[in-house]
Amino acid sequence: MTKTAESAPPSARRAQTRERLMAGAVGVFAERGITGASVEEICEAAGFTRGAFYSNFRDKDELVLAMVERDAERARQTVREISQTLVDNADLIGNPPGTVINIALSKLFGDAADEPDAVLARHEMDLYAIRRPQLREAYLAYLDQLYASLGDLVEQALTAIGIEFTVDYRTAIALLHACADRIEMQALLSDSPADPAPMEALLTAISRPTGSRAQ
Amino acid sequence: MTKTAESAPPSARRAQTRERLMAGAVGVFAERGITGASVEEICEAAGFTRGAFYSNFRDKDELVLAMVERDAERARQTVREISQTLVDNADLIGNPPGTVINIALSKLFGDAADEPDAVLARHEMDLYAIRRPQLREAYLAYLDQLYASLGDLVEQALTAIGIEFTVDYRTAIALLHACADRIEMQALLSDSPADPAPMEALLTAISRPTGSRAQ
DNA sequence: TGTACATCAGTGAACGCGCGTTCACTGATGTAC
DNA sequence: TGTACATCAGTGAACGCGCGTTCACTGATGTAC
Repeated sequence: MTKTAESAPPSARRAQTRERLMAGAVGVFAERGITGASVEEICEAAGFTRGAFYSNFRDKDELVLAMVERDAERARQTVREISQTLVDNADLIGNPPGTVINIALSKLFGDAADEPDAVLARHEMDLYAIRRPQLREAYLAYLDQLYASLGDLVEQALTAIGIEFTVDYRTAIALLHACADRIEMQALLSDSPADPAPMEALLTAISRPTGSRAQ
Repeated sequence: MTKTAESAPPSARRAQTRERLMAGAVGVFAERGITGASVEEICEAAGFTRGAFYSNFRDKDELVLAMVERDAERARQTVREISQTLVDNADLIGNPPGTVINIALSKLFGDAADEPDAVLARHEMDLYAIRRPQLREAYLAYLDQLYASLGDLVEQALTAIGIEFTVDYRTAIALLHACADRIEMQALLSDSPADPAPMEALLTAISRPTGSRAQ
């Protein structure tokens, strides 16, 4: 009833507890799947008792929602950083387009070899979001906004290098995302490093030097 | 101990029960996720009691393994059918490459609009397989073999139409698979029909008329 | 700087439900004569 | 074609564990004077 109860700003300690619970959840989600993960196990992984969980989240769905929002914020931040890096270091511009874009993608989505748990958990969230209306909305908004800002970023980067896509930027981003996703999965499945070949082949196929005639 | 116990051929009735349990599992996996699906619910969906389940499968993992093997067999069959269709109907050859390949892919992996449950369940199996050594092996073998026969099939089809890929066939198949997967997910997430644009853009980008000079 | 009090944040025990797993059983199917 | 028996396949009750959820509590943090 009281508005203060709804919008009370979380204390620093509280925020930290939430962070630790989310960090613990990543590992548990990776190991057991989101639907198979128990609140009990998440709390144990984070070093809390179950009461702490329910004092911070109504249920597992609310935890996942918080994780999606956290991921979205991190992605925004990463895009800003990469953008700034490009502005600051014009010397990157000597490199082939694949280099820049691969760095960007692995920064954005994490590297399967480095943190397999985070990658698995993200794929779990993809699927989980489809089933929960509230999550679905949040996830779509996140992807939409990420694609838009990535489109701008990539356009800016490629223009500087003198490369352009032969398809529109949104389609290009979608294709790159699809390819990166599948390669991650394949790397996890075969327990071997990600194969860079498909990504490079794709980039070559959908880009050309600026100003060269249409194919 | 006795070998007969191990290799007893399943009766027709038994095979049918297994089929119904697997069919029921598809819906439950889609709704609850594989790790969140209870044996109880699967049995209920299939119209059996739990005892029937344990008389047919040791546990959920064995059920999933049987489903992977069933999917693999179906995929083999589908590839044979498409192959035969191409041989029989040379008139398909007037169509753009996208048509033939889209038909093939939707036949192979199912259409998100037609049977969303099957698509969701398949993605669930992708993730589940990563965590279970025995499943992982079976799944890798399945994908490997599918890619190989698809590569052959697509090569045969495109050669007939007078089109060739600008990347090697295995990479092309991997890219097409990646793209189809991501589009399926996007369709499920946004609850709208699959967007054909990325697939067409990709096909255009990685193919050219046979004999035209390298780009 | 210290004390007394209020509020906040997480603890851990308790309750009860759902579900995995087992198993003695019953009805269905197959076989021999 | 009918009967008697054996085997097979699925039933449904029972057991017990794990976990979601609640809540009275305690220790930690903040505040007023």
